[in-house]
Amino acid sequence: MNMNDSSPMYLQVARRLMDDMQAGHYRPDQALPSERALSEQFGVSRVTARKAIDQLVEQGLVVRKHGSGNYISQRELPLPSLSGFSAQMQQRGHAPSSTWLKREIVLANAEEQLSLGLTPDDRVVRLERLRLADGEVMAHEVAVLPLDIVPDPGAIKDSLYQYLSEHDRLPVRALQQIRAANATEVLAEELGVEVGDAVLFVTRVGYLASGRAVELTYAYCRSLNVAQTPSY
Amino acid sequence: MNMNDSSPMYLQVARRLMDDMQAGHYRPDQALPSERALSEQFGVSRVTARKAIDQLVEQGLVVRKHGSGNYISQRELPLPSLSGFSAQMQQRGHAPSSTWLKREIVLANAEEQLSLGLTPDDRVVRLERLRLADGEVMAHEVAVLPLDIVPDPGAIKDSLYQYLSEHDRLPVRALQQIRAANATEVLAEELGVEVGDAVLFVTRVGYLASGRAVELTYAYCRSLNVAQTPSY
DNA sequence: CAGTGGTCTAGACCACCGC
DNA sequence: CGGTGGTCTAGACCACTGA
Repeated sequence: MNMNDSSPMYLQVARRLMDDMQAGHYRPDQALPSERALSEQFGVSRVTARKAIDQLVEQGLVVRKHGSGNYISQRELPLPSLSGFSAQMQQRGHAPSSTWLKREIVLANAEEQLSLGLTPDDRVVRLERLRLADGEVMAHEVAVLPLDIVPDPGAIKDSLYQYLSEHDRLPVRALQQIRAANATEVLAEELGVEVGDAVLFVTRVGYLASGRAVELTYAYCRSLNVAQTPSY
Repeated sequence: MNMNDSSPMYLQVARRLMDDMQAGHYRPDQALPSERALSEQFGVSRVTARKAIDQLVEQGLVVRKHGSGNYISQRELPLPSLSGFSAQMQQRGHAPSSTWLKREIVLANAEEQLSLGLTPDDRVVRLERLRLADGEVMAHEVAVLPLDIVPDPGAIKDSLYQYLSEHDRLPVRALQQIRAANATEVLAEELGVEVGDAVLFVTRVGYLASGRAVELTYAYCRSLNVAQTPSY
């Protein structure tokens, strides 16, 4: 391995295995070569081979079976895309739209540095929008991404998702925190609720398969009033 | 380490660090001791110390900063109630219901110990349900809670939320991880989708105001197919 | 520059599987 | 039983941070 490629070996190995899987060299429910065999085949240590397989497991492409083997998980094409992900925050059957508030390039603040693993010098793209469903404001959303992930923010139209997808930078994993907060005056105005009403504050960090954090989003959402059973 | 505890060292170390964080020994935005220091402190190799930190990173409690340190990323807790929280996962105006699959008391497994801050001896209540909206299966959900939080699981009817609320044990903060996965055969059957279809795998840990983790839930949900704009 | 995390190795022992 | 994954070690080099 490792000719003309400066990326870590375990990622190279993972990519090779993924390519082989897509090319059909391995079939669903078939075991991969053993970790010891892979380490020899690729000329890496077993630890490194394992780390490569970790990547595939994380993406749901492979399942580990202790004492037995690592198996290709059953499915068609490896498209573990997180598509329509934040649509979870919206009602079904409503037409989503958004209003741009800001689209700027700025230095990352402390929180953004921490979440995205940046330095004080690093610049980020900050996208601020009101999200609507059927013309009704549902959320005030701020998305922050490292500038090297979104070099030309002007090219983003309505869908950040689509932009990232086209550039092969779609998060495959996300960490999301949900809290309740009380609407401030400004927020209440924006969301069309009463001041002090409970709203949801959602923070999300999206990660690439490599583990790099590429998206920090925080949003104030109108709480969805649950009719009957809170059905926790 | 490793007295009276057969679980892997890296989990023990992870749990120790988590306890220390919750006890307030580390403050948000503060760096943990270096990996080399930790490995010495706990008498493990650096690889093992790293693996422990991996666990914390995975749970969003710690952020790595190359060349600098591993930082606590704990967000602070709010006051208002998190009511109707997971209703976000459901469509509005649909009648929620559920089918019980299991309701059992068992020993906590390693992952549950870590997430809920338990020891191998601690018992947990495991609630396994299919969640429906208008009779349509939306999710296969497993909720795990420490036994002392839910001493009489039989008293839980349809709503875990309601039960916790009545006992004043409602989480006020939650950490949620969302991943995409492909439906296995069993899962596809349960959720009424095609094998290999993308489904969401949601892991959530709920915390009391005191900071104690009281709820670990993981669920496979049908992806909500967004009609037009993916509207990331 | 010294200290940090990121990667990698070679070798070891254990727990589990299936024959 | 042999082969598998699961864990662990001690030591090494690199890339990056921050004073």
